[in-house]
Amino acid sequence: MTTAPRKAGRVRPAPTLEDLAARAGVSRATASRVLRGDSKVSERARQAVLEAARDLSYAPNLAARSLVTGRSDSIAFLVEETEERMFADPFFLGMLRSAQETVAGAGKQLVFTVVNRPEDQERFLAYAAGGHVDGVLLMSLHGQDHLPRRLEQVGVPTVLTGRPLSDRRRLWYVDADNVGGGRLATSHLLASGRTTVATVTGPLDMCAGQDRLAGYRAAVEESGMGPEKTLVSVGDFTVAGGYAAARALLERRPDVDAIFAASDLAAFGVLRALREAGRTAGEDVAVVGFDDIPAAAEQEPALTTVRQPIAALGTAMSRLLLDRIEGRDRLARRTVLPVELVLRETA
Amino acid sequence: MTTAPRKAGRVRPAPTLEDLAARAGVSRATASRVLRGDSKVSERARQAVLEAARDLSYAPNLAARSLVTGRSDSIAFLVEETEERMFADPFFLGMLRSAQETVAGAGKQLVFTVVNRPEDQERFLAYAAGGHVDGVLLMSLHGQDHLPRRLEQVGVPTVLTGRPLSDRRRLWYVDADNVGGGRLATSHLLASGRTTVATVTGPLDMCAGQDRLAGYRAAVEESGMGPEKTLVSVGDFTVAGGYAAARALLERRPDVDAIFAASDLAAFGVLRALREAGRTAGEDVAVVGFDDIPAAAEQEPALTTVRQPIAALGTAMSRLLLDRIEGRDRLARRTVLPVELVLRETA
DNA sequence: AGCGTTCGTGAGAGCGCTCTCACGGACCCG
DNA sequence: CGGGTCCGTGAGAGCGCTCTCACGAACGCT
Repeated sequence: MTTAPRKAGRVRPAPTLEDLAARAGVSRATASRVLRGDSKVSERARQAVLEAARDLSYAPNLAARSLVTGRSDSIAFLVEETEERMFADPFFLGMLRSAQETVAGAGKQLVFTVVNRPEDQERFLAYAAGGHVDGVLLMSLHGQDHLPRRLEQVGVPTVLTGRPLSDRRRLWYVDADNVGGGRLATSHLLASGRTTVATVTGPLDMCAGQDRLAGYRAAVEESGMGPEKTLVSVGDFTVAGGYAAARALLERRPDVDAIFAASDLAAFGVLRALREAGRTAGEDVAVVGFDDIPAAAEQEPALTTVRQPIAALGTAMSRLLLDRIEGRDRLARRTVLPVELVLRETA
Repeated sequence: MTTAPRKAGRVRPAPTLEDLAARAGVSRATASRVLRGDSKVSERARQAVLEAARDLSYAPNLAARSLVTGRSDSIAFLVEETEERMFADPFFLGMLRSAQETVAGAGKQLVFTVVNRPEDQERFLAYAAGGHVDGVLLMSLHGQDHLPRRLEQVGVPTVLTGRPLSDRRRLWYVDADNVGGGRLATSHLLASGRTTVATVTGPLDMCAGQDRLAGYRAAVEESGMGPEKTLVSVGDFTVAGGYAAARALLERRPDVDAIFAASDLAAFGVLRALREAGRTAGEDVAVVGFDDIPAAAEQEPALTTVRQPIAALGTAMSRLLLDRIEGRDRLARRTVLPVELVLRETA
């Protein structure tokens, strides 16, 4: 008998199904049936196998199982951002948390990956195509990202949040109502008597950035105010981006009396810029953010913002992916979750 | 020819090494050699295989590879806390981030898992023993945790941070100098003229909690002050725990003029309790934390604290594990990284 | 010229599991 | 009591790779 190559440190070869079956006095097939919970086994055989498994500390070789079943029972959580960004933004952390809970609850493992360079994408694609994950939760797409399409092409079900700008046909995604949220924030500002309502946008190569801006524009259009290019300042979802965009805006239009920021982090940047310019947030200039991350409420002054149901988003994504993997049909390709305005001190 | 069970959605069966070899006009063995970067291949064969791989979008089946090599090229990141705690503490987030960077840099995947109930432990043990991970990074051990020992027993190399209270023989770990840090904080307090120096401890079923308390005790002993039981208030590493412990302390010993809190989060709780009691942190009562999480500097007043090199800890753990997996010997079982005192406003 | 070496290659044997298929026995029916 | 049906079981064929081994060709040496 030849011994298989083993991990360094493995003292003696791990028991195989063969060993287990021998000890239990049954065939490999029956032992396998017991382990998988197949119904067609006698109580006597079941007990024998279970006892033998306990005695041997038997653990099935998952690679072997995976090889024959074609499943791996793990799910990738993929963020297309730098580690820096991912860990600085409570949005991603919240998504990771709820995805982890849901996936673990379904008895599967979560493989956590960050890709930012194109070669990372290729490496991940090869990994996923290699069958190491049954599906992918993909977050934070930028521009014309073909990764989702390519993953589906190699047979790996993928669910997104924040769909790519184009190429969205036949993709599966869960999203918050970004357009509605932008409109909600902006019309609240308008309704509370503000006359010069500006926006600090998110990155415009992202769907969430575009949609929230579209919501702002829709609200502005609906009111009498009419759109003005100078009131739109392009930023991104970070504090630094919001700060820079707000400074540029304040320089260009010192007359603004309200700002809708496309993320809470960006809103924090706006608040800082306002403070530095000697303006009082909530009085001179009203500010509304987007997300409702925990820090929004702790902020001084507390941030009025559009609450995005982060945990629900993560759960919905994971559930949808799990359902797709199970092959359940009649699933909606697209889910949009509602947002709500949380009134606090800045608007 | 029978077709293997396939993932739902897989349009046509993925090309196998067999297909690849056929197209390249070589044998399976040679194709495999090219893919693994084995040197013993002619340039002509190498090119043919590479081209065929491109044409077919070939991706090796990782389960099959894993089955024969016994390796999986993934590493588990395991936290023995609730998701709640894990995501509320920047320490774990920092560890996750640096582990992810290091592991990804080594071309391996990180499997992220949280276990808190005993049955989760069993499930994870079976998973790891099943060969789905080559090693485990284990964090936040409580009490007499036998998981590390059991993992090693089934042949899965494990590296810890925060070793178990007992049973530490033959375990591999990386830790910050917790005793030194506790002593550093406490003697700084003593040296700056404080006379009644208390401590809000971490959880005493954890090594970090015990060690930081031991450091406090050592410093108190060294000074003339002498130990007093009433000055030790047992808390944990959370804000709520620190708050509760500080309230109890303040009730018992209203005369305290300095508090060493065993974590920054706990220190935030202490600060809150002080505020509520009408005491001014940094003046009436000096406070020193432990960790130096980002929020410590942003706190009002800014928190004086013992800086733990979180990123270095995560990197060191990962490197050590990777080295063990590679079978490099002459490795130190134990690494202790130095800490430093960061003086800010509270002490 | 004869020998050993090296080099590139292919044949073939598994790795440990799942799943299909066939088979014998117990059971039920008229 | 003969025929079905069901139920529990085992034999055996892979899944797609890696790795050992053997072999022929090309090379260098005496």
